[in-house]
Amino acid sequence: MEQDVNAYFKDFPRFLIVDCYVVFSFFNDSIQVLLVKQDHGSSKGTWVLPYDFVLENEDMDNSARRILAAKTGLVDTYIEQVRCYGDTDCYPNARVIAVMYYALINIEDYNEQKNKPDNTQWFPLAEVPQMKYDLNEMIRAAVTRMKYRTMEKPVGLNLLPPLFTMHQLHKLVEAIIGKPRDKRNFHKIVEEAYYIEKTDKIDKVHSKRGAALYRFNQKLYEHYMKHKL
Amino acid sequence: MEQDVNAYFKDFPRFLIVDCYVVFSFFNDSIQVLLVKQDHGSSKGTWVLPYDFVLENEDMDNSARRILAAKTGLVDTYIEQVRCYGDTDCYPNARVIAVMYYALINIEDYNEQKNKPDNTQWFPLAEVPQMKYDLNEMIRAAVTRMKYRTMEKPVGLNLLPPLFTMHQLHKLVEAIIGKPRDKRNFHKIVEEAYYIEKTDKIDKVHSKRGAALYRFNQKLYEHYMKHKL
DNA sequence: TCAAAAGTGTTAAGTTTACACCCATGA
DNA sequence: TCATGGGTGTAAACTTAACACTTTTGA
Repeated sequence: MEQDVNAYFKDFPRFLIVDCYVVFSFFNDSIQVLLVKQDHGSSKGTWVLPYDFVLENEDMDNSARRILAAKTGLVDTYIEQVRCYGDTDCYPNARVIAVMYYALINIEDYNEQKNKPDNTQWFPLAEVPQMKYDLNEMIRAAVTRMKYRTMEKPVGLNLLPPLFTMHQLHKLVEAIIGKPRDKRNFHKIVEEAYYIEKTDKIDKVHSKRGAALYRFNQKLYEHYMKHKL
Repeated sequence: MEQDVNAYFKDFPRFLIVDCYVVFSFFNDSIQVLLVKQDHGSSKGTWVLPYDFVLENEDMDNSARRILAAKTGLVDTYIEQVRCYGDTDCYPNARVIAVMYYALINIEDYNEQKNKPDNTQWFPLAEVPQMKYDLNEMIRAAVTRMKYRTMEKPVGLNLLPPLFTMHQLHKLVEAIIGKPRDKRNFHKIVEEAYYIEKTDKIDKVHSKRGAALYRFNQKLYEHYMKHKL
């Protein structure tokens, strides 16, 4: 019977699958995107999104994590699949399906990495160059999804270090939503967010007076989520 | 040079791609999902989502439309890709990637179709049976996406006939958001929605008194969207 | 004549926005 | 001592939610 099944689909075409990434970080008050200078093929020398082929016997999300680790050195990263694109004519003589993910990383973790590829560069969202294929459109789709997700859950905190100041969080939120937010109203909202807790630590790096450091309490957040309905 | 490129990826594994659908309609005050009784293979006799293989030289969205037309007879349907799943072990000896879409159709259009497959059945969302693989999870993901999208744009109207009563729209919205909504407040909101216009037609089928029929003005909607920023 | 769905405004509660000054410190 | 970012409360505007009765008409 299984042979019948195999016979049923044996004539269908086979596709190459690539996982590709919009890797976001946050610095200089801007959301940044990691691009790679293509080092082979017909797009050699142009900026592209980091990507790689999915291997045999590799679960899709594992594949995504492996590829991200290879491109950034980072593990345990927040990733989310956005969608897949099938009309990419990136490679001649081969149908390629690109499964696009976005990743949110803390730039400090990235900078501490020793094995970063040297053909990569961060671009502020507003300064991403015009690229081949639908890459710019794909970035837009990832940005849209990321914005939506950060409104729903506090995943944007993955862009900050574990301890962050109110100012950093404020600037991050403004960068994500793309509009200024009143400082006092913002403080009020954060103080009411049960899952963001003030620590007794003080940041003396970014200001003379020193600013309170906050952190995200994952446990509290999950507990609340479970009991809220 | 292109040969180098081909050489570069010629050893990567190839995958079969299926497009699969969560087809939504609306009747009996419930969102309904179309399931298909599998007629071959190891899942024979069980309910699955409508799906089919993507063919060579077929753009992904075209493929999706072709497959939907084959399963429902309907063209010009609202569809949206949700995401793709790579860990589906549906077929032995083959890696299959399932690209999932959802579709919103007007049940009246569907019922008018002559060439419906006879191994299909509508299930109210709450009564979808337990299925193999991740199919239930996939439906949940499609429902979530559809809910989100209907909050953002009036795509839910694709579930209604071109002319609809306030009552139908009200029940639809309640079914989508899963909570009752006050009738008077609802009327107010719809009356303020510039893109839904009252016609001078009266529906005498669903009530004795007769109810005003409304319609969606796509032109007005698009015009507003273009000029709103 | 009555059952069944259509239609219609007002008020209270809650949420969001706007707004300006003093504080602590290192250079 | 002054330049820099840190920290704080109140009132108005707006949005959302709660609420009940009259109308029409076919059976």
